[in-house]
Amino acid sequence: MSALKDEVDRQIALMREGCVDFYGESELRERLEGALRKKRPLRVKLGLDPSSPDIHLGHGVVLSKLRCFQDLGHTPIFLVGDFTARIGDPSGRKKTRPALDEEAVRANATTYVEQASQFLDVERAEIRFNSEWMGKMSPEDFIVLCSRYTVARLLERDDFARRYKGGEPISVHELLYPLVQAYDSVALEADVELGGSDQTFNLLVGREIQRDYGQAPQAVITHPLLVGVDGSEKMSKSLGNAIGIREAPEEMYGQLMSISDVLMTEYYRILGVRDEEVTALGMEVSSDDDPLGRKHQLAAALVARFHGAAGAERGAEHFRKVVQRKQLPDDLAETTLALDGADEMGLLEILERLSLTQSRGEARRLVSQGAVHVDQTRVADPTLRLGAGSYLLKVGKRRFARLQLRP
RNA sequence: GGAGAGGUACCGAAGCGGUCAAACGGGGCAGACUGUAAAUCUGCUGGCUCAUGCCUUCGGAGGUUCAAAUCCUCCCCUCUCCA
Repeated sequence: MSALKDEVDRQIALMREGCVDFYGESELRERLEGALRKKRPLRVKLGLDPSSPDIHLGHGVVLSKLRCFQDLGHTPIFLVGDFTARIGDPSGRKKTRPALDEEAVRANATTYVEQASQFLDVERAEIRFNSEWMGKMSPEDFIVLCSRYTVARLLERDDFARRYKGGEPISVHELLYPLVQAYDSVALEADVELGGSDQTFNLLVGREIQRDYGQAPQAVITHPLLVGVDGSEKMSKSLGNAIGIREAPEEMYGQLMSISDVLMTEYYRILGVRDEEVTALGMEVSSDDDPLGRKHQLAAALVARFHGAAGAERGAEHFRKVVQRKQLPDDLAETTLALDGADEMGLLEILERLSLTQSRGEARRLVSQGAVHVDQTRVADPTLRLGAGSYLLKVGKRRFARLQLRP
């Protein structure tokens, strides 16, 4: 009996680790006790909308928590919001999301499951798509769902309230989003739902809707939002401040090195980077008065989570070489361009054709700003032309190309 | 359905017949500096010609004019108030 209580305490403590809020904790405690007694695992839901092709470090926070539940023997439900992605989650939004077409959503959804496998044992997880039930719901049933909540309560939510007060448009479908997410919990019979703290409203609506449909309300555990590399907004692909988990180790490492020292501390905390991870890579744990060392360790530990120790090593080496010593990266792909009978080709055209710049105009500007190097020498003349041969091109700090110009 | 306000480049926001490729701020990019791809400072931020020339851009379609983001007509969209 007391062994059971101890186990409940242990699990609840792990569940609350790193969380912001834990709603329905005491109910969950009871439910967990019953679950353990009957050996029926809890159903733990985490929904992610496949609105961009990449899962990033911010998603990693909640995915890791889901993993923790899996390790405790519960059933993780990774819900791909292929239906909700097409509505667009209004959480934290100042404006309507552009609608995604079905094809893009499907493509993203596929890679989401694959990416989730970085965190979960997907073989033993329940992978679901909310189009399973939402796609089949009849208009009548949908209206029944809508009748369960009121406009005033939806408008209480701060991002809606702000937009409404500010005279910003809110489309009706955006208002419906929380209801659909809530219904997902009904369809899945979730015992627990995880999410970022910006999801609190949606998550709590889930509790009420479940009650309306005769289910016990899920517990809700929210987690801190990871701030993006810009240091101000939450990490999000559409804000361009995200570090995707599929990014190359060099890229990931560099991005992590670019964050401010204040943010570094936050990353350590929210992403739960431990000293053991650092020592496992054969690094000495630096003290707090060595910010550079600490940041290298953060970068290495996180890169290693996705690319292993070798990846962390590669990232570190690339950073030291290219960023700190301003040298060239070792593995430069070579591109060939043909002169097609001409004797030479203009530098601006080359830069554009190699996609080192987006237009010749941009190339011209960069040359005039001293950002373009050919064979390690800064170019000052935008009219420079190159004859057949092999060249090393550098634009700015991080754009390189090895070029073979063939006659 | 009625009345009013408004739609400007990646975002916010000026401009309201020529001097507008369009002020200013943010963002982005580059240079300098730096432990750093942070901070700071400086510059750039439509395309094509390798330039003071052409082309595309100010919700959409027409029109007035030598000339329109700026005026007129119709249409679309957003917000507010009334019904």
